[in-house]
This record gives sequence, C-alpha cells and structure tokens, in this order.
Amino acid sequence: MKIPEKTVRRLSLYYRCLYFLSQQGAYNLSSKSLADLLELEPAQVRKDLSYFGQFGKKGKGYDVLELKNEIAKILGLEKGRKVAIIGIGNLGNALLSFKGFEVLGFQVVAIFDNSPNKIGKKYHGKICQDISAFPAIVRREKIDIAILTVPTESAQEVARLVSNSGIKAILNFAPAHLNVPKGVAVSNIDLAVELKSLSYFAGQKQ
Amino acid sequence: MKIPEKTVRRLSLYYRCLYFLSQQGAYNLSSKSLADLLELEPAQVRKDLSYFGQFGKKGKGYDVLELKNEIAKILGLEKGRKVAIIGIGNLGNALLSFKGFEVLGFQVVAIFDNSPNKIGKKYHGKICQDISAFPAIVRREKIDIAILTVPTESAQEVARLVSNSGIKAILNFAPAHLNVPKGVAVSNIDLAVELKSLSYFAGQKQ
DNA sequence: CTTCATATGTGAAAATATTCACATAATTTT
DNA sequence: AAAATTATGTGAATATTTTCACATATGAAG
Repeated sequence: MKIPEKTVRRLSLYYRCLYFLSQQGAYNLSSKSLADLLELEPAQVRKDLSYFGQFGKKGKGYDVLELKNEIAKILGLEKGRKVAIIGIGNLGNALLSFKGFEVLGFQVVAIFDNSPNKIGKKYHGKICQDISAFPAIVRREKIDIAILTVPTESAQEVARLVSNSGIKAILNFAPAHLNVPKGVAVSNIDLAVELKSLSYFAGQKQ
Repeated sequence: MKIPEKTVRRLSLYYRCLYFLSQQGAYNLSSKSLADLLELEPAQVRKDLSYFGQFGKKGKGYDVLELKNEIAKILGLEKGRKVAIIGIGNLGNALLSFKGFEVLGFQVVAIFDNSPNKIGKKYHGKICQDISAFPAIVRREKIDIAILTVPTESAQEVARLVSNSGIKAILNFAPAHLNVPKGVAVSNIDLAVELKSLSYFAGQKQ
C-alpha cells in the first residue's frame, strides 16, 4: 500500500515524543495523549499507525517502549543508517560538528568535497575524500543517505552522481530543485522557503 | 479566502525559479515551463496563482519580472522583513555567518541569548542582547520573525516569550513541538525528522 | 460476575488538494 | 484576414487526506 508522506513525517514526530516519554519513565499512553502533545487528532495518530499494523490494546492504549521500537523498525532506524556529507563548507562543517547523529541512529561514515585544498584534510576527525571517489566508497561502505551541502550551481550535477551511485535518499540543503530518477527520495531543507512562507503568514495572521 | 499552506510554499519555489530566470535574461514563461522546472503540473501553477489574481496573458504566458514582483508582494518580501536570532550557539552563529539573508530580503536586526558569557559580546558584528530585553526590542525594532536556535529544553519557554511579545512568525530549529497561541505561525526545521523520513524511503524504494 | 469507563482499529463521511477539460483570448502563420 | 496554435483562468471531476463514529475489546469497580 502507498503510505502518505505526511504519515511518515508524523511517525518521526511520534518517535520523538515516545523517546522523551520513555526517558521520563512513562510506560503507557493513548492516541489522545500523543495527539495532544503534537496538536493533532487522536484518529490521525491511530490511522497513521494502522497503515503498519496493530500496536495498541483496546481500553488500554499503547506501550511506550514497544511503540517506540515498532516505529523505529518502520522507519528503518534499527539498521543504523550510514550517511555521507558532500560539500565541506560552512554548513557541511557545522553538520559535522553536530553530535546528534549518533543519538538519532545515523552514522557519518564519509565526507566529500571537490576542492584540492580540502581533499585529504581532516575535518572533525574525518578525512575529506575526493568526490570522484564517491561511487566506489558508497559501495564499499554501504552508504544509505547523502547529505548535500554543495553550492547551488553544482547541486544538480552532484545529485546525478549520487543517484547513479545507487543512493536512494538525498537530503538537499541547496536552494534548488533536484531532478533525480524515480525511486530516489529527496528532502529539501531550504531556509529561504521557510522564511518566505513565514513572511506570508506574518503579514496575514491577525 | 483561506490559502493552502502548500500553495504558499510553492510560491516561494516559483519565486526562486523566476529570480534565476530573470537573472538569465528570460522575460516570458508559461505555466508549463515553470511547472517543468519543479516537476509539477501546469494546472497546479495556474491554480496557485489564481488564488491571488490574474497575472498571465492568454496565448502568451507570464512576464518573468512582473510575476516575480507580484509573488514578492504576495509573500510580503518587498517590506524587508526584520529578523531576530535567539540562541547564539553553534547553529545560531552559523546562521549569523550566512550571507544570504540580505539577498532574500531579510535583515537580522538583533540577536539574543541568556548566557552572561555571551550577552554584550559581538558576533558577526552584532551585539548579543539579554533575552529578557526581547519584548522591548521587538517593539522598538519592529521585528517580524524570530529564529529559535535554543536548546530543546528551553524552546517552549522561549516560544511563549516570543509569542507574548507580539511576534507572528517563528522559525524553530529545536526538535520540539511548540505550543503557541492561534495566529502565530511556526515553521520547523528538524534534521532528525528529515533524516528519519529519508530512512523510511531509503528502505522502501526499489 | 456484571456493569461502567476507556480506548483501539477501521469503514464511511467530510474536507482538502490536485488535475482535467474547456471557454476564451492573444499571437503567429499562411 | 482567416485559420491555426498557444496558453490562461476556472468550474467540475478526481484523488487524497483527515475526521467521524461505532463495533469491539480490555480493564477497573462494585
């Protein structure tokens, strides 16, 4: 069955809540209490989960830890996804310094650039590789996700290289629409889009 | 009329395309060519624009510069939105070093933190202010948008302070759901959500 | 053991969003 | 100047997503 992308995004949010709740020692919760935390409808939570199975108990609710683990399984988090960062500029470096990857279950196994000044140098303990070695290293290291922090001009070219290397998921920070083959998922993080949307709503509301 | 949020987000994408096209000297385009650039349907483009007026010419298409300016007007970009950054850690600093704000038509007019070590110090030419001065400075500087780069634990508290100061738009980088009064727009940029969604699709596709 | 309260899972209904298809008009071609 | 081509704007149709509402099951209380 085709799962709505919004459902998948909400699963990440559910996971975050369940993670915090489990840390706080909660062991049971209802779709209503989870929904309340995220300002959603209880039915939405139940419908989202129902795409993947039956995880609750009637009259009782969900076991926090169990549901958290089920969602981790659905999202493929228990596999310990391997990530590559391409483009070691300001943003790439900032991401490298981000300690949260491990906690999230992601592992940065390789970093790439095309600048001779950077190739071979160490950044946060990792040696920057030549982007031309990308396809080989993807295969060797079994990389799952590529994070693109390259200049806008080269984003499309790099996206093609990445797709051709067999990567199925790209997180793109460049403000550009990437054309990729069917079967490759692209998420875009675009500060400009967020700010402009907010600008609209700032003018609108009230 | 209530405009779909997805429409507003697409307007930002249209704007970006139009900006590039105008730089390349293009002066006219059809809904089809704009749609092709973003892998959308032409009817989608026309419908999105139709919420705000009639900007095209039958048999001809749209004037690139004119449409770009119309969208800027719709999004409130010609007003030169004023932005504050709250939380001058790694991420806040990285954003401060981002040169793109001005190009986007946004202006960082104030930066805030609550740490005595940071208050009064200069970061990228701007003096870090005490967060407790936020409400007064918002009013004085007429700030439109607050960017939150604070730790997850304090995000909700800061969001409340920000909302109470009359801010109508928040860009939140903390991995937390913010409860804000109706009328305040929140956009979330959450690396974890993006990575987890991609993890799902990386497992799925092919 | 029976009743009451709680809460899931899910078809059906409602609400939203997208796409179709066409009347209309501008432009180009012959 | 007529015909052909192009392309908008928009109601209607379709598709998708969300919400409702209820049958069903569990646990607690009396």
